[in-house]
Amino acid sequence: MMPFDEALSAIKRGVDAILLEADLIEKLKLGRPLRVKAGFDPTAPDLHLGHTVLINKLRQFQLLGHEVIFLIGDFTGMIGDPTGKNTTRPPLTPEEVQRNAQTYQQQIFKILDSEKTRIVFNSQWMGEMNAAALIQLTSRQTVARMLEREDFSKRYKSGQPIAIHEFIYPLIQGYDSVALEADIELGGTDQRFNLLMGRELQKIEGQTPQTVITMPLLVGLDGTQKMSKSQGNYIGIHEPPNEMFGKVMSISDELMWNYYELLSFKSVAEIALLKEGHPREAKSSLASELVERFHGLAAAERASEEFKARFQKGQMPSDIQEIIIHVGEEGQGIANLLKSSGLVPSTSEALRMLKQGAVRIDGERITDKNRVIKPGFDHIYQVGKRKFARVKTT
RNA sequence: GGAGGGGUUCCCGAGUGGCCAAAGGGGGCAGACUGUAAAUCUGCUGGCUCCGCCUUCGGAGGUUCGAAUCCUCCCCCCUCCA
Repeated sequence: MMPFDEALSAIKRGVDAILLEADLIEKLKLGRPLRVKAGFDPTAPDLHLGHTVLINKLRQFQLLGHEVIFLIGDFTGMIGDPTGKNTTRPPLTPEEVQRNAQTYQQQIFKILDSEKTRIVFNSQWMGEMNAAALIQLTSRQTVARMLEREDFSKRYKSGQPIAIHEFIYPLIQGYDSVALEADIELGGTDQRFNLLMGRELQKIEGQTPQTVITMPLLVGLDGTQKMSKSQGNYIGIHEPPNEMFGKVMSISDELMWNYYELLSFKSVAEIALLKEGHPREAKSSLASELVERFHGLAAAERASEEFKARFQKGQMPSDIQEIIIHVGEEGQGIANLLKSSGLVPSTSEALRMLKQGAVRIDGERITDKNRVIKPGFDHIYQVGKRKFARVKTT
């Protein structure tokens, strides 16, 4: 094992808060593997980089020799963590949960060591709990305490409804820590209240309260909102290498350093060195690291070369899709052809693109919207910087 | 059970009889520039057989030469009182 100080600073890297740090130090000094728990919603099997911030931190604990518990909240998933947005969510069937869990495993084991990760479902203990026990659990906390949660208090003050079952969610999440006798629980900053609930319930049960570590929420591609699927500002870890590489290259320089801190496995010293150099190189290096993590070294190298060829040298991509379109004797107008090739969603859009000078055939800009493409024409069409297709007309 | 407020184009949000395919912002897309799909600036952002036509403003009817805007019924959301 690493020297104590080194281990502690590794744990502290990138975190938002440790509650309480003194507790953590004490636990680390015990010298035994600690139980580190993090919960995940079973509804989102397609992980994106935002989710991996937490998983990266779990990995760090794993590297330090601790026991990682990956909790799938299949029971809590039926409630849905109250966010005040959409409370109604169709409950998942056990089969769906199982399938999602499988997907999770495939994805997280690109980061975590499968041998050393314990996967548990909270339905294991919550499914058994009867009404009396649940009521017993609810008696552990007060309405006033619940209203301290920012989301609840905001809604309460502004007169937004709060359903009673929403109060149960934090209680169950906290109870999970009791059931697992967790030493440490990780979560996003938005989870703080729920995580602390675990501490309180453990105390009541006579357990040593878990240390809570919150991780910052990763900002999405837009640079402002948190990364989420519904915002469409995410990089999915299953995305093809070129896509992933390009998306990383599209983040702002400013955001890049935040990504370095939360996503890179590079040492602090290495990152400091990158800051000295050209931002483009640093970004490219980050993109490579991430693509390699999820797709392997070879794919990362290919993606990097492809990107350079495409955008630095302005070459055509290597994997252009081929499409055959029947245009009839008379041929077809350029706008219609672009639409039927799928390069644009509508002829109106095609006309806009033509007007804006975004359309090229074999690299030559086309602005004439009246251009007619005859049968037997076989060329590469481009719309904007990223959309290409080789279209043959018959 | 009673009183009131509201449902607008991808999102937020103006618009209360014609000048509305509908302000403004966000997002997205495109062009220029560049260090990159950074930053910045500019433009575009319902569809079509595109200098014209067609379909949009919770749903269905109605008034009118003409409705997102007025009337009727219905659906949904929210607040307050009980």
